[in-house]
Amino acid sequence: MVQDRDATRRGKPVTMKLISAGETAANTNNVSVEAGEDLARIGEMAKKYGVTLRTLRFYEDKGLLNPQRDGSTRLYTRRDKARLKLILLGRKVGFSLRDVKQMMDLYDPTGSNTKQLRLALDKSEKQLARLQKQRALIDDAINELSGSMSAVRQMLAERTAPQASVAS
Amino acid sequence: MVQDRDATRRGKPVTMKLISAGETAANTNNVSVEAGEDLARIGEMAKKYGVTLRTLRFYEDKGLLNPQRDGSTRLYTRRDKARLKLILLGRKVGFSLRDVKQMMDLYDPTGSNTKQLRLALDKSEKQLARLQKQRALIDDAINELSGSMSAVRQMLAERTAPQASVAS
DNA sequence: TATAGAATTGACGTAAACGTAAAAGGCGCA
DNA sequence: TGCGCCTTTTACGTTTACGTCAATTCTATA
Repeated sequence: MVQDRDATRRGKPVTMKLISAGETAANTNNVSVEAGEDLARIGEMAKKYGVTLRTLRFYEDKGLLNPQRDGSTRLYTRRDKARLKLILLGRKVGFSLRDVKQMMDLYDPTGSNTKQLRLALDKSEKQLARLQKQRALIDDAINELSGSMSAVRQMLAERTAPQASVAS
Repeated sequence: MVQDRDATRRGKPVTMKLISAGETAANTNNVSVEAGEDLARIGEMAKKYGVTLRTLRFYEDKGLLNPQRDGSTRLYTRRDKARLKLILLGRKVGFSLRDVKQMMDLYDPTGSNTKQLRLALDKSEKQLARLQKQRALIDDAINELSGSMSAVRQMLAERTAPQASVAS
């Protein structure tokens, strides 16, 4: 729907700009052109993943994202997108950004990532326990609250129609 | 157990001090001697209700408690205790201190407190809804996390014994 | 070329409920 | 009378994940 609006600026145009606005050298600072270039700027990223610009910059500030730059403009590759997805998943299940970073920092594309997976599993078990504890607390709260509400309703009823209910 | 330590200072002693250290006038500033005096100082209150001194002072600062004073020493009556119980209940079910205060401020010992009860009921309904939403979110998170954990375990298993599981 | 729309960095603000000194006064007890 | 414990006030610190300007620059489009 709304995406049609910037469809004219996606894909090719960005690349064109990268090349036409090139930093004298043909391709030295951009680590990879990624062949199937799916570079996105911050606004597109934000829309695509339902976060704010501030959030993306914040994540970068915390070392969770590392977009390329065209001059000062951030350009997010599909790797950044994958990382962002992980971040959002982590947040959803209640990890702190520190935890997420810690786990992501262990990622090594050339290895088996056994250590990373073990850490993730370890943290996940603890987080699962926390979540279950939280759920128990909430259930408690719901029960207590429901009880109080019944009592309050009782009191209100007694004040409204005191003649009949006082005796019983 | 530990309470034996200050048992020697409870009840009578406090009252004695109140009288002996009296502010010239016999009983003008202390609104009530409460006959069945159950005055407690901040330390006793804290122990009795499992909160810190800081917390009690903080609640007072926020207008949630209003202990009497013997000079500069706070003295909590049974009314303060009742109020504290309400505060703690409110916190347990997830109300903010502001909410709690708002509800308690409506209390009028001479009236029917219909308004107070209605407000409480209203806030409670909303809070109940919030709690249920939270529980849904947590359930979601638990499910997602459990799923991820299975996936991670899978990956670890494949890395540990790749010969058999790759084929299937 | 004028103007609106993105994007940048920097920096302070927010929310909630206290924690944590710091410095000082009072009290009972041995 | 000295020690130790309790209490008081004041006030800054903590935590997390951003929100909200502010001032500026770049770019694309009409």
